[in-house]
Amino acid sequence: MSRILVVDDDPELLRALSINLRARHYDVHTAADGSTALRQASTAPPDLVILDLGLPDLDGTQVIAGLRGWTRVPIVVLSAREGQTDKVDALDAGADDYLTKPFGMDELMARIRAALRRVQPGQDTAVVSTDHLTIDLSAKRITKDSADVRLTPTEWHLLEILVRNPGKIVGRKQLLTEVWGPAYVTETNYLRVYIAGLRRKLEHNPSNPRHILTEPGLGYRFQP
Amino acid sequence: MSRILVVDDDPELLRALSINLRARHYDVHTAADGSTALRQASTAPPDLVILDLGLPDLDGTQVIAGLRGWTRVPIVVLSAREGQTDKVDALDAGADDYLTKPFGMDELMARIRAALRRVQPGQDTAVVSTDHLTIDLSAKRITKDSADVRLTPTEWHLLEILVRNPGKIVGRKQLLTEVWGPAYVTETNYLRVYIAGLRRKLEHNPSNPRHILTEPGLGYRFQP
DNA sequence: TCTCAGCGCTAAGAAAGCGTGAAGATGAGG
DNA sequence: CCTCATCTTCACGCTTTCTTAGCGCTGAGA
Repeated sequence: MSRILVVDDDPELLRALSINLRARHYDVHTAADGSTALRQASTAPPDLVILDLGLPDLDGTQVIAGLRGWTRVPIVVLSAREGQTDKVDALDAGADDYLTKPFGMDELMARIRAALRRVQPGQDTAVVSTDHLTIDLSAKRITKDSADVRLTPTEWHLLEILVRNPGKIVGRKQLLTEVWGPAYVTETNYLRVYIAGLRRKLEHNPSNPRHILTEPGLGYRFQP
Repeated sequence: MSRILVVDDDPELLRALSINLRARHYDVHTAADGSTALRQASTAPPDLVILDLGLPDLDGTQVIAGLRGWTRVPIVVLSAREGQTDKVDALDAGADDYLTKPFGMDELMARIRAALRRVQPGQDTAVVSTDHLTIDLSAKRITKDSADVRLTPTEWHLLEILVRNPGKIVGRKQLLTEVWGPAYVTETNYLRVYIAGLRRKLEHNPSNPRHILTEPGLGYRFQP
């Protein structure tokens, strides 16, 4: 579970934050001033820092700079100050997010989740269809039984639409207009030809497809 | 220069954002509805997306989900809705930041800088090396079999884009617009000529390339 | 049983894309 | 003004991809 360092000189807010974070199973550590925060962060590096501006000893941007000197840990800043320049200064100093007090606890938690999500081990968003097939939409690469499969541009275009709507039926009309253009809505033959090509390249048994399924009279569906 | 996709159905706000972003030397592209945005993002992947909720065709979270299906590009959401649940929903759907209208332009720019800063290549991938080939992107130096190779500026530009996306297919359109400009998207000749030059200089067997690969109809790919 | 619409599949000509060599155009530096 | 590296443009042969037509299968309804 993620380790979060909360830096605040207000004991009450510190307590409220700790309780809420622990309730969501975060590993919470606290510091009441800037120098303690920097020392603690260096001895036990956290996965995220919640930093209240207006600490007794150091200026907020100093704390941010002190952290940014050696780590890229996400920093979420809390502040009572509304001014735009305060926000801009903090963000440009290296903060990742800035909330103005009073803030909603739900929003803070969502922003923490968003910040933590970014540093998660970068799973490459490859859509993996159960058995021996991997489809990487951003790299435009497909592997079947750990061997690369080459698709033509039109085949890609078609497959892309299907894969972006996993499990959902995509209508013939939609497929034809998106791939060939609105003038081709009646050329259902094109679909048959290219679906056949995709099945031949991607399915183990093209005549009994498991992933590229026909919905008679409606269209086609990609089943992960 | 970072490419930013602005998605908004309000022409006035779209214009204001474009002007401000262009003034800061961002490469701005726009879309007025969700489906256009998704299509544009897939053909020319942006470095950041500014997304106004309340589009005419798709729900905001649908657009976010559509992007998150295949990319981790930072998404900054704009919305007129103040409610916490709206923020939480958008952030949990995969957004990186959420601003409530009316917002300050300076703050938005600072948040964009913060979001872009996070995904900047952390100077760690400056050197790419394969078996007999070393490419130092920051020093602009290439060694093949421990002998220096000289590239022309255009060749560098092209190679740089390919190497910065190792293993990924980079579309013809993207290469042409980034190297020669948007007016040259049809000049596929240029690509062929310069790819041939790169292969002649970098590959051991230019007619059977191992690193600079052609993906017919789609584009080219650098294989480390 | 017959008809017919929808689907799977194949094949061949047309069109587009690719690699290559080479010839002008351009522009910076001497 | 000349030289040289670089960029643009073109033409040719070759390969891949797209389009189109045709044939067979199946299941529903008359």
